[in-house]
Amino acid sequence: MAVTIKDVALKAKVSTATVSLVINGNNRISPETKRKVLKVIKELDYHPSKSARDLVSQKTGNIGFLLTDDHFLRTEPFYTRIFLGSEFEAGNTNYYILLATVPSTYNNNNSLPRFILERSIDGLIVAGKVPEELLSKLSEYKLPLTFVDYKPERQKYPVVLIDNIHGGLLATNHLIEYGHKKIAFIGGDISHPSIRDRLTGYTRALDNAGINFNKNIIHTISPYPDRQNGYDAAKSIFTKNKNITAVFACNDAMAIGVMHYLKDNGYSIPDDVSIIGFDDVEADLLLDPPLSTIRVPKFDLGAEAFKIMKESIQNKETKSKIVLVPVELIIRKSTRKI
Amino acid sequence: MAVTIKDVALKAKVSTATVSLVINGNNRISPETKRKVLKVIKELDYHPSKSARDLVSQKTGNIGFLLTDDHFLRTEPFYTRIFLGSEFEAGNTNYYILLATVPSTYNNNNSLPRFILERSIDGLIVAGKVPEELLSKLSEYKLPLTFVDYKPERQKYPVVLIDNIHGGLLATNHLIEYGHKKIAFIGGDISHPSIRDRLTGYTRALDNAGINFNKNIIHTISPYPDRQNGYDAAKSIFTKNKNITAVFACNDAMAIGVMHYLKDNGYSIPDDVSIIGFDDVEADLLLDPPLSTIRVPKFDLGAEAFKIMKESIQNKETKSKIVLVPVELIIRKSTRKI
DNA sequence: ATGAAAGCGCTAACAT
DNA sequence: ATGTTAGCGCTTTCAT
Repeated sequence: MAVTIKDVALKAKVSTATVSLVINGNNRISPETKRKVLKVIKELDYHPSKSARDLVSQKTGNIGFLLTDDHFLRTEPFYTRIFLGSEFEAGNTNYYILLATVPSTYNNNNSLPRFILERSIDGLIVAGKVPEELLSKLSEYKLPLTFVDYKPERQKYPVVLIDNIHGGLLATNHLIEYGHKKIAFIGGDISHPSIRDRLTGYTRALDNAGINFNKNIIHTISPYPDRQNGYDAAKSIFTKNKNITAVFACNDAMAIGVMHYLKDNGYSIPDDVSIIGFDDVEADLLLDPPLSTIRVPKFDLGAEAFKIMKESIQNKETKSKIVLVPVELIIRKSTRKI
Repeated sequence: MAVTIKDVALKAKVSTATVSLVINGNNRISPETKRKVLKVIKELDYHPSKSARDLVSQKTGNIGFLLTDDHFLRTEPFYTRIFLGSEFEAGNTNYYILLATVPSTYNNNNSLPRFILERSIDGLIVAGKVPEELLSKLSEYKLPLTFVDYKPERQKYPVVLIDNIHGGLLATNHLIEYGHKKIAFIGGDISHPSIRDRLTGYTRALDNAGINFNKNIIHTISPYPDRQNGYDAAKSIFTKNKNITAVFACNDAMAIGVMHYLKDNGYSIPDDVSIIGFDDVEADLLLDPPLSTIRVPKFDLGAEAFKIMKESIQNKETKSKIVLVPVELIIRKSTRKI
């Protein structure tokens, strides 16, 4: 058995209450007994048991991190990076992160994650879109909640989001500053908030520059923004519009697809067409040419969510604020001045 | 306050002991009281408190995952993938993973991770090399230990390792089967076990094929196996040896460096030189040509380590076994028959 | 300033 | 087959 508070009390000839007060930094204890107790603690190498503390304090020192299983298992490690950001930030504190995934087909019959039912978390970070049913169940618990990369409908909790509008603005402005006017936007499902916001940034940038919006070179009908759909979107746009000089793709995967299409069809990048993506995935550097893009700091998203969670646990307040994590323009070789 | 065992006992008109026995599946309880209790549990939506259980059972249901901070923060997400593999596997069980990092400059004055001192884990997975000082401190605790991607000197615990020798064999055999005889090996620090084993696989394959070993086309002096060192190694080898037709690089990063060197110097891949790497990083597919390699299932490593950890907690035995996780030959376009 | 004692929610002897 | 009760290792009134 490990050393307990009793052992310390016995050896220091005080009560366990006194030891407890000492380790909790209470100053109702005289300096000399304090010294005495501290000395014994050191001698015995005593460390309070977390289990015992958890039980009596009705806290756990754990924060849950919840996402759907398909988000967890996605090839592009987006949500796992966010998770790692939270883990990293937690490492600087006295909290641990507990991970749980829920089926994306969650419904009212599914049970809640174990850490909710067993009360082993003090707060919960929800990453990415999760089923509405889950959300409403969750809200029945008086548990601090923070959302990251997803803003639920009836939002009354803190939310951490990518500054997608600004990212779209940065990307498009970069192209405009390089002299481009015929700038295509290649996106996925427009009903997805991130993509909608990136498009908003795009239109805003054109507006600011007095370039008029041409809906023929806007593609927003792909269901999922992956490489293949990027390829197909490029085909459908470039076959009908010959004078495009630049493309802003809503993410790097699509941008890569666009690059493939252009190469396959004799376009040179960036000489004939400049292209910029969004995300800054690892692969960008290895592309030929390396892809200019908007860097999304996934790790920071998670870290930020964790910080806010910690705050709201400690302040007992659940104010609904929105934190926008800034993105960054990364200029590489796929864009050029004309 | 949440529903407790008392509430259930009261409403079911039994003692808390009975309730406890029921929820723990003890069969000394008559079917009818059992039904009665179960019914009340459902009505009240009762779930036992983990904190209370932890305290009384002297278990925590948590498994620690430990690595050095630089391993955690490495750009190539090697150890974090292993971590995620453990996390994933844990998701199928009743365990949670608690992550902690230690400074790689750890010494005897540093304190142990909090979860050790506070006794909040039932077992510990150690990933990658950690300081010896830490290991000896750790072994003082009677805590099940499992190592992954690192085999400590005085090993008396289960170890999960990549089958590097077999990987080296697979890679080299592939080249040999494609008709190559002048096969360079480009590696990093040979004192690193993984690299040493990959080289062993290489020499063994040459041996088997009756090809004689030429130490002039073996490079094992780079301190760190990254892209730049791959480039430099290729330079030093190819300037002196003109007849090399294939390269086995000890990892993909170096392989990429080698590819860059070869392209910069007018070699065509795979027409002039075939090249195979090791790891199977995301970027391989985007290279031109896509890189043949040996796939290292990082995720599986973590999952395997977790399973073994769970086993050894439940069986109370700490036998020192070595589990070799199989690797896989991935043939893409950077190697060709001659 | 310190101690006694109750209690957090559960489990497991031990009784009955 | 079920109940009583004593802890698990702490924190926290309430006394002194």
